[in-house]
This record gives sequence, structure tokens and C-alpha cells, in this order.
Amino acid sequence: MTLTELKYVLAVAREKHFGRAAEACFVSQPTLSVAIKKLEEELGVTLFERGGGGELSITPAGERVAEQAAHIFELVDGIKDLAAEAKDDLQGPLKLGAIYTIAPYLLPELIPHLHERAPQMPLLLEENYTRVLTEKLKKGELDAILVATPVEDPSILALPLYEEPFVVAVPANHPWKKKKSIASAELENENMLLLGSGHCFRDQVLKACPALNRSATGGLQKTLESSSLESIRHMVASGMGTTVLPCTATRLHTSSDSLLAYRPFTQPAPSRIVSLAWRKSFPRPRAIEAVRQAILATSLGCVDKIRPGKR
Amino acid sequence: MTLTELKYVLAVAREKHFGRAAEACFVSQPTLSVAIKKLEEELGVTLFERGGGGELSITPAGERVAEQAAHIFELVDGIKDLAAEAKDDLQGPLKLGAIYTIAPYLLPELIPHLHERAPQMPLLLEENYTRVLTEKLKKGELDAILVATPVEDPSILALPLYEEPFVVAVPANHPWKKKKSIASAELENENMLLLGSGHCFRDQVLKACPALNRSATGGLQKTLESSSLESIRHMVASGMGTTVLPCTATRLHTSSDSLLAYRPFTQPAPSRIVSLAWRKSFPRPRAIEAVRQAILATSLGCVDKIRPGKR
DNA sequence: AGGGTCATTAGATAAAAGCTATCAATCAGT
DNA sequence: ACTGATTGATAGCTTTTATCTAATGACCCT
Repeated sequence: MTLTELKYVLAVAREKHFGRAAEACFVSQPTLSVAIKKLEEELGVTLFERGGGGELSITPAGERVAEQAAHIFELVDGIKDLAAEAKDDLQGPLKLGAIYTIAPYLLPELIPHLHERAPQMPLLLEENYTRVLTEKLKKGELDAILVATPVEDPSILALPLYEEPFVVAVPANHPWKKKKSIASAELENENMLLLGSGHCFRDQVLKACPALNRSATGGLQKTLESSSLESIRHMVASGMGTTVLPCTATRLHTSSDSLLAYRPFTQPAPSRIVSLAWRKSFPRPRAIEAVRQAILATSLGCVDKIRPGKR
Repeated sequence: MTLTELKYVLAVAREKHFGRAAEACFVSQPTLSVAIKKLEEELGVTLFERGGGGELSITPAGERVAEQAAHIFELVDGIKDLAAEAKDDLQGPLKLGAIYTIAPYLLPELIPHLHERAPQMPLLLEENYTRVLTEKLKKGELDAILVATPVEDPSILALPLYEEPFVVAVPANHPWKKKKSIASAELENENMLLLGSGHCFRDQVLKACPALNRSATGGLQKTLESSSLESIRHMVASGMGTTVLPCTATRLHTSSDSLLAYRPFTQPAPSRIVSLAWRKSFPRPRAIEAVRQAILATSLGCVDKIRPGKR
């Protein structure tokens, strides 16, 4: 049984005439005749009673087959319709992931811009470690991720979006409040609060400030395994120590703000590059582009946006 | 879009693997690959995301297409099922017609026999004149008819079933009650009650008894336009006159029976041949055969059944 | 009997659906 | 980093199927 045969059945049922039905299907009359006969043989049932004269009538079986065929074509049209809808990249949910040190600072600004560009694209958001996000991306459990490490996987494409300098956060009463900028070496003897391992930002800070590694066993730094940048910021505000933050983290205003001071690093300041990554095979390029556009549209004043072509 | 393509989509959606899906469909992997690609191009949508590795995932669009396709195949199976049912000639209603002078005498016996042979074949019965029945038969509004005139239409097949002698019905107090048989010529001076024109039985009686024609203007016969054999029988019982009946009409017992007497014609007795007729193109030969068998099985004692071959 | 109207059959051709063999990409082990 | 295994895509060829034109056959009507 083929859809073509069913189409022919419908035409004959409608026209009650092989010749006219053939015309309506844009095929020759023998074509249609043979096709109907083939279907009748396959089903083992006569669908139409051909009376020699001008009389052609539908058997009860033919009637029911035609009815069922009509329903089939409704569903076929349904498939075409939903395919036409799905054709639009910006239709249907996008599963977007971001690491813990990006999500809280970027997403609040990103979402409205993205919604403006793609109102029919609901977002399913997930925060996690780079490693987990990458795995989920490859498995298809996420469609796109925002990460800071350059992604080196042949099945993944990544686009750098912006370069974000790091800054030093100190309690408001800290002597550094008077300094214009801090050199990374100066952090060595500070009481540094660091994120737990697994956070790529921790590794980036340690890499950017080799001074910290030297004192790693000395013990002035404190690794806070189950914490977040926000919690650490509050700890700094309470005077527990000092920390390094990505600059976007300083833009979120809280009641602790007056107890904190941010100071830039001395040039060249350490920084991270935030990238948007997706599977090479992900079939919605315009959805990715919308995310990129939305991020470029955000007013993350402190960062250096990377326009395509550059880099 | 073809049903084959949709079948492949379902297989890939189920197996999540082109190779296994191809195996499940008994085709080679390239065949399936190409077919899926073709459908994707036609719909303009990617249905499956092929990640280089062992990972194949369905896009939301693919998911919905597969779902819809499953519904389509339910309907396709539905067509096959209903065709399998309809395959049986003895399934589904049979539109059976009979003339006024046969129906009341044959059908009561016929129906149980037919129901025994074809319990799944409901009967839609119609009584009418031969002319109307024949027209409806040709138009497909009836599937088979029981008539007494030999049907001479190229698109209609007819099978003689039985030969039914005519008998004379007289009031119980009629002098003929003492006679063994009546010659048709003797009817000339009787007060004959006849059916209205349009009833073929009227014509047959007039043809069988030329004596009646001779006195047609003389006026001893009375034509009862809007009457039936049964009414005429009651009139005879009430003494209004005499009539001729087909012998099967004498088998229906009513309260008038004691007021009536039936006498055969002198040999050779006039008679009619009752035939079963159907469109040459009617596609349920076994349904026709069942009707024939059922009629042969009836115990119409007074008739001469015609077995096939004889005629 | 002849003409008209359909449906069916036959033979040829072109489109498609299929197969085998091969390729390219990726992944897992060594 | 090489190697082999796995997986889907591609290429080239063959077979099948769908379709056409033209002829044939069946049937009804005048």
C-alpha cells in the first residue's frame, strides 16, 4: 500500500469516474486504473464496482477505505505542517547550559535580549561544571553551553564571545582600597578565598596568579569546596579575606556592596574568554546565532566583546 | 513523502541507530540513509542529529514526525483490518428487493435460512414493482432482487430459482369447490379480482388466461389499483369474487382460510418463474450464492425448484 | 449493427528505490 | 599518536516500479 494509491482511491471515490479522477491526479487513466487494481489485489477486496456503462459505484469496503484514507492524509498534512513550523530554528525549546561563574551574572541580562530575538524559543537552563556541561552537550542533553575554557573536542564548535578581566575584591576597610591597581604577585600573602576544584574559574585564577601556587601549601588561601562566587563575595564583605572575581560578578548589586571594594589588576590584567559552544551537528544554526546576538547586545560594560572575524 | 520513508523514520527513532534500523526494515543501511535524507529535504527539517560517535539523537521535530507517523500506520493497519473483514462476501449488509407478490410469501421462510448461512449479513429489504426494483438494482441501490419476469438487461445476471404454478381461489361456498381442477377458459365468466397494472403478476395472469382478455371490456373482472394479493384473498373470502394466486400465496394461513378454497388449473397449469437477479458487476458472488441456497432450502412445497444446469 | 464511453492490457521509458563497495569521521585501545 | 572498529554518507550500478502512449476489450445506447 502506498500513499499514492490511497490518493487515487480518494480521487475515484470523489469523482466516481476513473477518467476524471485520473485527470484530477494529473496522471493518465490507465495509470490510475492499474494502481487501483493493484491495491484491490493487495487488500483482497473490490473497492469500486465498475458497471460497463456510466455507472461506477463504491462498495461498502471502498467507502470505508476511502474514509480511512482521508484520515491518513489529514495526518500526512499534519506532518507537513509541523515540519514547516519546526523549520524555524527559533521555534522550540533550546537547552542552554552555563558554568556556575557565568550563569548568575550573564543570564539575567541575556534572557530578555534573547526573548526579544526569539520569542518562540523557551529556554531550559542548567548551571554546572564545564566538564558536566560538555558531556551533556555531547550527549544531546544540552544544545548550547556558555563556558570559559577553550573547548577542544572535534565534535564541538565554539565561538569566543567576550574577554572578561579579573578583578580583586577586598573588604571596604582593606588598605588596598587606596591603590589604583593590584599586581598579581601581591596576592601571595593575602588571605585568599577560592572556589572548590571543579570550578574552572579556580584554575584560571591560580594560573593567572602563580604567586598563589607558591604559597599553596603555606596555607593563607582557603578553598571553599561547596560554595559559590556569591557566597565568597559575602565572606569578603564580612572581612574574612580577599578574592578574585570575574568583572561581571561586580555588576550584581547586593546589600553587601558598601562593605566591598573592587580593584583592577595591573596591566596586563588576567582574564578569561567566555565562549558559546554547541555540537557541530546541532541543526539550528540560527538559534545559536540568536544567542550570540543576544549576548553581544548585553551591556556588560567591563568586558571586551569579541566580534566575529576578530580573534 | 511515502509510507516507506515514514516506516524508516519510525525504525530509526526506535533503534536510534541507522544500521540496526536498516536491518529491522530488511534493507541496506545506505538505502535507509538516503531515504531519511530525502524526507528531511522534502520537509526541510532535520529529523535526526547524527553525531559522529555512537550518538544519534532525535530532534524535537523528528520526535513529532515519528509520533505522527505511528498514528498513520495505525490507520494503515486499520485499512488492512477492515479490508480483511470486507473480504468475506457474507459480511456486510445485502440490499435485497422482491416484488409485492413474492416478498410476503417467500421472505418469512427465506430469512431464517439465509441468516443461518450468513449470520454476519444483515438484510435491507425492499418491496416494489419489477420495474422499480430493476432500476434500483442497476443504480446500485439494491444488490439483488427477486422477480418473476425474465430480466433482459445486459448488465444484469439472473438465475431462475423455481417455477410456481398459479391456482384459482374461490369462496368456500363456490360450486367449483367440487371440481378437481379448473381450465383457464372457465374463468371468463367469473367475477375476477385482479391486481392493479404495474404488478407483473396481473400481466402474467391475463396472459395465462386469454379468456379474461376477451371479456376485458365486458367487465366481469375488477382491477383493484391500490391493493395487494392479501387484500384480494380476503375479498374472495368475503364472497366478492374469484381470483388467481401464485401457489405460494396459499401457504400463508390466516383466519379467512375456512372461507376459501384453492383449486389447481387443469394441466398444463399456468405458472411463473421466480428468478434471483443481480448486477453482472456485483462483487459478492458468495452472497448471491447464499441467497440461492437459502431459497432452495425453503420448503415451498407447491413449487418446482430449478437446480442449476436445469432451466 | 455501429458509435461512444470507459476500463483494461501491452510495451516502452523514465524515475525511484535498492544494493555493493567505498569513504570519511570518530572513538577506543594499545 | 597510530590502529582497528564502528557508524553514517556517498558513488556507481542494477532492479523495480510508476507512468506514458497506443491498442484492445467490454459494454451500453441509439
